[in-house]
Amino acid sequence: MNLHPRPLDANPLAHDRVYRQLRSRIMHGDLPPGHALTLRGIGKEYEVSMTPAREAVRRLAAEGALTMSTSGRISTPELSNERIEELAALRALIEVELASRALPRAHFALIERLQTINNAVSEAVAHRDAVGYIRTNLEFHRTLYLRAQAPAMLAMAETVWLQMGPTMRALYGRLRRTEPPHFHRLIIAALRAGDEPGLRLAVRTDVTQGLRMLAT
Amino acid sequence: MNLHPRPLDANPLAHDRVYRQLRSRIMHGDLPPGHALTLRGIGKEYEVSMTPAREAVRRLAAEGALTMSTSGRISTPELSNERIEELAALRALIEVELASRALPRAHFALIERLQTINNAVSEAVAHRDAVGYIRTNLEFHRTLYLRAQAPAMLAMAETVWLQMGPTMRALYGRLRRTEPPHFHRLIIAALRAGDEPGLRLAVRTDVTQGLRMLAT
DNA sequence: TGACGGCCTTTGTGATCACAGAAAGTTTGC
DNA sequence: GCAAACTTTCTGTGATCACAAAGGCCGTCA
Repeated sequence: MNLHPRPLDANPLAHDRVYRQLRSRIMHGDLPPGHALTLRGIGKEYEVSMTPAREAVRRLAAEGALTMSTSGRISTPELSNERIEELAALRALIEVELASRALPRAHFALIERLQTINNAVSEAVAHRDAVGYIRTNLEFHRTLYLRAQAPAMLAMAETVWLQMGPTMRALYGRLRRTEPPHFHRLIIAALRAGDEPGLRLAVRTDVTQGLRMLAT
Repeated sequence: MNLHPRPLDANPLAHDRVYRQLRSRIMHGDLPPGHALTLRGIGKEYEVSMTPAREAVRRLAAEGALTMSTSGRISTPELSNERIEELAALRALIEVELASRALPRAHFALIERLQTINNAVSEAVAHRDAVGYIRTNLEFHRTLYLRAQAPAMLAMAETVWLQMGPTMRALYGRLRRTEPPHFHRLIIAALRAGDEPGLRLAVRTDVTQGLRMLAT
């Protein structure tokens, strides 16, 4: 006898679906730092039992996207300034390398696409849309790095983004500026010119500029 | 009524215990690349049910220490040459930075300790003990990097080690050399001299030398 | 000899439950 | 009025089960 019938519309790989949606929300800054989550709450929200919710949470915790207290309570991380500095340094190291590897493969179509994405970034900045800014900004970087053909490095970079997601939202949310992204233009210009040192500098500067907001 | 009594000697945090032991075995090269694992097998080996075994596996898979096929089968990763090159490049990037940050804090006691660990590395090499070599070699690097006071970076470096564990064992296992670790001596010398460029070069060379074994 | 097909075993997935510990809310005592 | 003690609720953990699909095994047929 089937004691626990599965709903007919249930997607296979429930835990993966939960994982991906939670991951996206965290990376894009949907959740503030320190936001508490519960397995039963997640299960209810995504219409699954505690089991796949737990697996998704455990996976995200392994990537640093969530933290678990000693008693197992789940929340988004609240990063110390030291940790933010470390993560920014990691971004600089990894993303400069990714950009450098993408440079010889960056042809016209890619640069055009970056240009288009950058317009969306500018719009998000103009509308003071923090979540939109984070999303389009990451899309800009990911589009460039995909050309590097270095999946392990890209995964590392995305893991860092994931850890910074809630904090980025908090930082950009309190930011009040409307300038278009200057360093993105430098990146695009360096790509066009095939200027590797210039590209490395532009990426490093763009990636670490967020630190300056902390000092203010 | 208690249908499922827990054994009296059961440790709390079963999944964490399973995770740590599996992680150690993988990182130290106890398992060859492509080695298959099963949840029930792991549960039996560590005397737990499938649930904590699954959580440990899911966590290790998130860190790249295990791979899961589309049908969910679990095995240690078999790395392509391209991925090995990427991981070596990541090691170079991250560990050079860690060493650089550790340099100003590296005092006499630390250098003495590195010296001692390095003797153990030499012994493992002399005895052609692949697992012992991997373990002591990682201990050498970790001891140095702990001084950098950069936990996020160290975690990233360890994640890379974890991914390379099974492959390292296969590489070093087929290696037949008895020379003591030359680049470790260079690292120690650079630390003594406070020579930052020399330290960076020594670490980068030590970390990427394994690639040369692939070309043979 | 080799390939196809059917059967049985193995294996991951997800749901549910009992339990223990933590957190929060309530009452009591001074 | 306030803090301590008690009670209730909440929350993660681990065990067990039903199920489906994949893998492996063996026999049959060309």
